[in-house]
Amino acid sequence: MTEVRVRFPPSPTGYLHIGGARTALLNWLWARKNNGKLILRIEDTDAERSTNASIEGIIDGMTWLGLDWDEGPYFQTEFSENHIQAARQLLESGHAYKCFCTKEKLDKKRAAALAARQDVRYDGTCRNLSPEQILEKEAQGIPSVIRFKVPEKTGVVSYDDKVLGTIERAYSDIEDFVIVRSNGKPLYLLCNVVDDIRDRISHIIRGQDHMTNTTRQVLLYQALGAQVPVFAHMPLTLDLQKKKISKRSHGEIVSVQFYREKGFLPWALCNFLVLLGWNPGTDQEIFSRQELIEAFTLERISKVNSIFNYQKGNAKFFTDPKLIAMNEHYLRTMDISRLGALVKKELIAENLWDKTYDDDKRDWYLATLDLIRDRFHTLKDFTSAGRAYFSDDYEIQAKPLKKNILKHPDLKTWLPMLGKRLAKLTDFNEEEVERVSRELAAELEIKPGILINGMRTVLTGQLAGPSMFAILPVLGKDKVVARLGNIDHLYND
RNA sequence: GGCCCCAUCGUCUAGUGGUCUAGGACACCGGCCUCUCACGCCGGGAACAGGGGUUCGAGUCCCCUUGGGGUCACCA
Repeated sequence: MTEVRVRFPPSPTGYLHIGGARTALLNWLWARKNNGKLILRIEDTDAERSTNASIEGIIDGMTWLGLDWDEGPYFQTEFSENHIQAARQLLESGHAYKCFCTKEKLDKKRAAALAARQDVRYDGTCRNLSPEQILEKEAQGIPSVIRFKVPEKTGVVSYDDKVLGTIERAYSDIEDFVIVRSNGKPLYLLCNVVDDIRDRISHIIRGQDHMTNTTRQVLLYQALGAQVPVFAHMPLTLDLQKKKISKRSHGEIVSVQFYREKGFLPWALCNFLVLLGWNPGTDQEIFSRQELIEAFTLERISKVNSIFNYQKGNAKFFTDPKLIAMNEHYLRTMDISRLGALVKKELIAENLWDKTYDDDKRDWYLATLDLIRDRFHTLKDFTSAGRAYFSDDYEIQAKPLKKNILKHPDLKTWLPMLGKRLAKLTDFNEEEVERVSRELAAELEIKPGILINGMRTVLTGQLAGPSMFAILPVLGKDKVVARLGNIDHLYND
């Protein structure tokens, strides 16, 4: 068995988007499963559109996702000698020829063919030029491209796709495609193959949008005398309108960076992404890294395009609901100290971090996270909805203010009253604070909920949250008493 | 339009001829819990695109239709 070597070859013309991340993920999984190598190769031959910012974005994105690579990043432009050499080889071996047709002329022919609803293929004008004719045209200084000479034979070129099965395409349906521009620069189709041969790529796992490239590339492998790698074409990710998702038409919602900024856990994204077009054949949907590496196979990649279920303008489901659910799951179940490290970054960024959370107050810090994480969706919630646990400067939300405070004007005296009673407790624990709260409600002849939810609003600023009596000891007597005693301003504005 | 690929709940999917009155997850709805809630638990509605075959028997195999996607550059 030869070594498994796969590659992820993004072109740096935009930030890493979830389709690309998914491709990277599957390649990574296949490499890790087989103790193989993942090669990161930046295909930057399109100098016009390639940017350094994009290269950084791709690398940052992969790093954040935890998709580590073993070789690279290589840059395609550094291997242009290889590509040119290969083109020369094809020319010399008769697998390619020079074509002097101008772009304008071809565009015209193409437009005419399209208008006549005919096939839009190169007509082979220069395919059989004699050496003299070629020399003559070159002497006249007519620029030329190099075209691959597709074998003129009946039958089909085929390959065995690991997910799609045998794919066939008639030779007669493949036009003589250009492999080198008139400026001497080789094109993607060729570069890609040459790089894959040089990098000894054993498996090419890529999107189905490459399928028509593949038949042509198989021809290139054969003409170059190289072994054809194993192909696995994964289904595409579409939007609700069944259009291919792209940075251009969908914006930030499809960029990996968006999820990082929104407080998603990288592995939650990976776990979600892998399920878009793959499943283990069991009911398992939540995987640890190791579990996924073990469960992953190319054969179980689906043939069917999947839809990224995102509806614009939905505040609750600001991205695919399943992705949110996946993130919530990990938020709730992950190791609490690992969560602590992630939330620490959020707190630092918001200037809410207290050094003692790392030592003296570490137990408190982790217990607090554990208490509040059940209802959160992303890491960002810890500094927004959870802000009152880490700062005295937090917002009282309008909805609970209206519903739980303003609706009961007497709370203006009741809550400070409750505060004073709580202040007297020597044991500020769950049972005691509950007893005191309920006793006061009984004395006042009001439903305990009025007091409790009023407290919730004042102490956390939120409409919903964990059990109030669990919250009180976490906040601590001093803060509770202080906050309950200072509520006049709530009625003034 | 040519070529290639695909077709099970709203979405992600299980299903490789009988165990499918089609299973799971998310979402949705209802109930329980309850001091609140987008926690949790329990329950519910929800799909084999259509038509022909093959077969004792088809979601599963074949054909056609329809639908969807990809691709058709001197981009990658």
